[in-house]
Order: sequence, then C-alpha cells, then structure tokens
Amino acid sequence: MFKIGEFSRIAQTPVSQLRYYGDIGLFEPAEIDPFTGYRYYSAHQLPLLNRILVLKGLGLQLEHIRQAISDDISAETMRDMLHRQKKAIERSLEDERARLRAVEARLQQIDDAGPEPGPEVVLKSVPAQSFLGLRTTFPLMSEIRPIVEEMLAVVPGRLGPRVGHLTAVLHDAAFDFENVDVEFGFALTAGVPDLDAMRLPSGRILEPRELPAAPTMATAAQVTTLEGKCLSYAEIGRWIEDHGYTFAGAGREVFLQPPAPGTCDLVVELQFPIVEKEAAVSS
Amino acid sequence: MFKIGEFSRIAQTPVSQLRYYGDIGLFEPAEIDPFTGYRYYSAHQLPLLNRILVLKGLGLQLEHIRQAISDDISAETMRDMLHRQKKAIERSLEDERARLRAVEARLQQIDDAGPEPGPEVVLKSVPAQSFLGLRTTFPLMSEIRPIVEEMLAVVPGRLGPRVGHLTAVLHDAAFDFENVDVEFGFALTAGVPDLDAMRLPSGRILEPRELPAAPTMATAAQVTTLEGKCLSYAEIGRWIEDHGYTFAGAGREVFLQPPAPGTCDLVVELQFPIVEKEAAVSS
DNA sequence: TTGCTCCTCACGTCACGTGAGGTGGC
DNA sequence: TTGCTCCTCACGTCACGTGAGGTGGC
Repeated sequence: MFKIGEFSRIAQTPVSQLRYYGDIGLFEPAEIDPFTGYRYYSAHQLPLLNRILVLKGLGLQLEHIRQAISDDISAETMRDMLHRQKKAIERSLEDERARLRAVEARLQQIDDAGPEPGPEVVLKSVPAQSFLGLRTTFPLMSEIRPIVEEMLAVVPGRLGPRVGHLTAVLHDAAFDFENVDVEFGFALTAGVPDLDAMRLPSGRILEPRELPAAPTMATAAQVTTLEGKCLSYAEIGRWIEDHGYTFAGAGREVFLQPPAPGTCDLVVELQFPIVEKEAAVSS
Repeated sequence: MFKIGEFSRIAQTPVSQLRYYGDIGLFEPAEIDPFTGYRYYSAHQLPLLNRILVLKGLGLQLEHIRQAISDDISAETMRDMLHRQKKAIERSLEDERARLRAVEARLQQIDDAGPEPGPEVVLKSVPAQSFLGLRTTFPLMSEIRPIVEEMLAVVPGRLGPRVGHLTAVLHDAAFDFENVDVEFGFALTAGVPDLDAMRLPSGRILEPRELPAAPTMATAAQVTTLEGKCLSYAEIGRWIEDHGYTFAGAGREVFLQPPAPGTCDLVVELQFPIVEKEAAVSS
C-alpha cells in the first residue's frame, strides 16, 4: 500500500487530482485510515487509474469516464461515446481553424493599415418584419433629408410603441451617389398583421409590406452623417469577399440614432444579406 | 438611449453578457438611472461592442480585450497579442489533432477486439536513479524466483527507507524465455551518492550503478505472476509502432507489488524508453 | 390591475490548484 | 525536537447562464 504521495509519483499524477477523484468517487483509495484520514492506494489500482488517464487524454469528461469504466458497459455504448467524442473534436477543430484564419486576417490587416479602429463587421440574423415605407429614386443625396425628417416627425407618433427603427432599403446593387433607388421607412416590432398605408402631410404615401428575413447578414455599425456614410461600404464589401460570401439581396441601413433636425450626429448600421459562395476561394 | 433588452436585440448579445461586461468594467452602459438602476445604452456604443465581440471571436480573453480596446495601444502591442494568440491556436490545433487520432485509434481497436480492458499504455518520464543490482543471464525463467526472493528478504532491511522498487532491467532486445540477460536490483530514492556493493548470504554480489534518466517512457501496468508477464510486451510494442516511436534503450520491469514468498500475486509496470521516429509513418 | 421588463444577489459550471491552519510518523 | 507528509476546508479559475425574489412603467 502506498501513501498518496508515493502513489502520485508512481502514477505521475498530482496529489490534488487523486484527492479530487476520490472526492467525486471516480477513483477511490483502496483504504482510508479511519483515525488519521490517510489515503492508501494499492499497486493493483494502477491499471484502473491508467485507464482513467488515457480516457481523459481522449478529452472525455470525468462523468463520461465514470460510465466508461463501469463494469457493465457494452462495446456498443463505448463505441457510441467515442463516436460522439470524435464528432465533437471534429467540430472544435473546424472552429479553431476558422479562428486561426480570422486571427491571421487581422494580423495581415494590421500590417496593411495599422490598427486604426475601422468599423467591425459582425454577422447577424434578422427575422422577417413588417415595414411601412416609400420607394423613390433620388436624383441627389441631398434630397433625402427633407423626406426623412418629415417621416421622423410624423410616423413614430402615429404608429405608437410598435414602431421600430428608421430603415433604408437599398435597391441599387451599385452604390452610386446619383439616382439612388432607395426605400425609406420604419420596421415594426413583431406581430403587426393589419397595417394600412399612411399618408404624410406632404402627400407622400407610405405603403406596407413585408421585409423578408435574412438568416445571415454582414453588418457594420458606424457613427456618421446623413450624406457621408459611404466609408463602410468598401470595408464590408471586402470583408464579404475575403470570407467567401456573396451578396444575397438588398442591403439595408438601419438608423439606430436617427438624424435629429439640424444635427448631423447619427448612428447607422449597414446590413447586407449574404450567403456562402459555392466554391470558396481560400488561399 | 436603449434599455438593456432592446440593446441586446440590436447587438444580438445576451442581456446577461451585457450585464457581466458592465460588472467587470469592460463595456459599461452610457448611463445608469440612479433610482431604478436601469442600464441605458446609446447607439454610439455599438461600434465598441462590435469590436469587443470580434476580438472575442478571435478567442481572446476578456482581460486581453480590455487592453486591446484601450486608447493607448500601439500597433506593435496589438500585433504581439494577436501573434501570441495565433501561436496558442496552433498549439491547441495540434493537441486536438492528436486527440482525434487517439480517439480514432480507440474506435478501431474496439472494432478489432471488443472493449476488453487490456493494459493501457501511458507515457511517463523518470529521472536518473541510483541502482543496486545483479546482472546475469538466466538459462530459464524458473531460476529467477529464488534470487528475487533472496533479494527481497535481505536488501530492503539493509538499505532502510532509501530503498525503492524492485526493478528488472532487460538487456535483451528480444524477449525470449531462455537465456534472458536481465539485471535485478533496487532503485534508490534520489540523492544516494555513496553506494557500496552488497554481498548477499548466497554469495551473490549486487553492484551499484546509475540508472540513466528516461525522458519518455511507454509504460504499462498489469497484475500478473512472476513467470507469466509476457502479455503486455506485444501490446506495448504495437502501441509504440502505432504512435510513431522507436525503442531507445533497455526496458525495465518495476515490481510495484513484489512477489511475496509462495504467492503469485504481483503488480509489474513495464517501462520502455522511446523516442519519436524521424519519419513518422502516419496514414 | 396585468404583463412585461428590469433590478440585485447567489449559485452553478469543470477539473482541479493553491493556500491556510493543523496533525501524524520517524 | 525537526522535517516531511498528510489531512480538511475554503476559495479561485473563466465567462457567463439561470433562478429567486422583488420593483418600475405603460
């Protein structure tokens, strides 16, 4: 019989670990002195401990190991467990590989451009929403502001608490600054089935429709002004390219902080629905 | 300003996470109502939160993210951090790949042979030790027992508390059962510089020497009898082959539970020094 | 008034490692 | 007697998730 220290040396396993395994009943000393509390291990226990250590080396949780070393485990159950473990490792390998690529991309980016913050691109998914909006082609960006200000002044009051964010849907694939085909309006929080068109004081009419769900969106939030939010388009476009996606539908601009009259301080989130490209171009 | 629930929806980040980041001072609400304790977030904070989420996606710890988003971080520091992260991921990828191979090997083994326990092979490293032993070529295995019994009866008493385990050093590369060249003796616990030869009552003389350190040993423990411990040799040999190692020196048998006179109940740990094979043969 | 949202603790997670404070054995 | 080993709590880890019990706002 060995005291815990010597058994620890023999098994090359920390004393704290042996104590812990005893505490949780996974691997208990052959004997415990009832007076001193000293744990005594027998050499005969070493094969079992080795078994436990090997299974732990496979990445199994102690609870699973407990099942695996019980006498009544069948070859089937054991195979199942290992098979699940294999799948789990394969998943985590995929995750790690993606993370590695992302870190390398970041490093590259620093080398290219320094650590300027620059807007971050984040993946999101948004459900389908009701939408009340007006689609027009604006000859010039400067004509947008009055319409937006009218909508902001009138619509939230009329729709009440159901009103969501002011949103622009970009129907032009190319991001020109002239003759932009844009739909301005308000998203509505879930569950607004009966939505009527709305006539603004200026005579313009907002039509209801359904904004489709977008399971995967590349997203970038930035603080900007109404006319100058072009910077991120390039960023987000490059990101989508670099990560093996392609555009899949009309982009959106969500005005999280809408333009207040006379101010140019606003926060916009660009959202572009994307899908994975079939033949991913990886280096 | 958004209440935590709405900001959570916008950022697609759990409320509990936002609260936690506030608690640890990583990302705090723009405002907290002093009476109700309600947290209020501003749209302007979204870019920072996105930055945090992206860095977290790279696998960085929150403490590192805290540094990374501080204003006074240089491109150099940032690059260093990411570089360390890259190395860490690469290491963990290697670990995971090894684990995957090990799990697959186990699965294969079950398919081949069922889940019979079989002795587990475990890697260990042992330091150099003093050793007091007798090297002989035994024409037959059966002649070993009397010598071993004499040594067990005499040596521990003479060496006192410094005595280690009864150990056999196997000088034959091939594991025959006839004319085995074996050295039997006792390892001594660290720090025994002045060790004299010892004469046994039968006239046999144990010579002192140094057992070399073995940084990597393939090891298997088993319960067996003095004459019948051949089973694991095959196991351990296959393991060494399968894992891309080769033998590197004389193997040992450590008698953790030495043979008591008249009994055949003993526990032996086989130890074989190994090194990685140059050209690893992987499938 | 009823829901919904928000709040603050407190505890659990997983497998130990690390003291603090005290005892046993030669 | 002095070291060395052993003991039992208790706490920390990392990034939250999950109640319990209670309040605020329309």
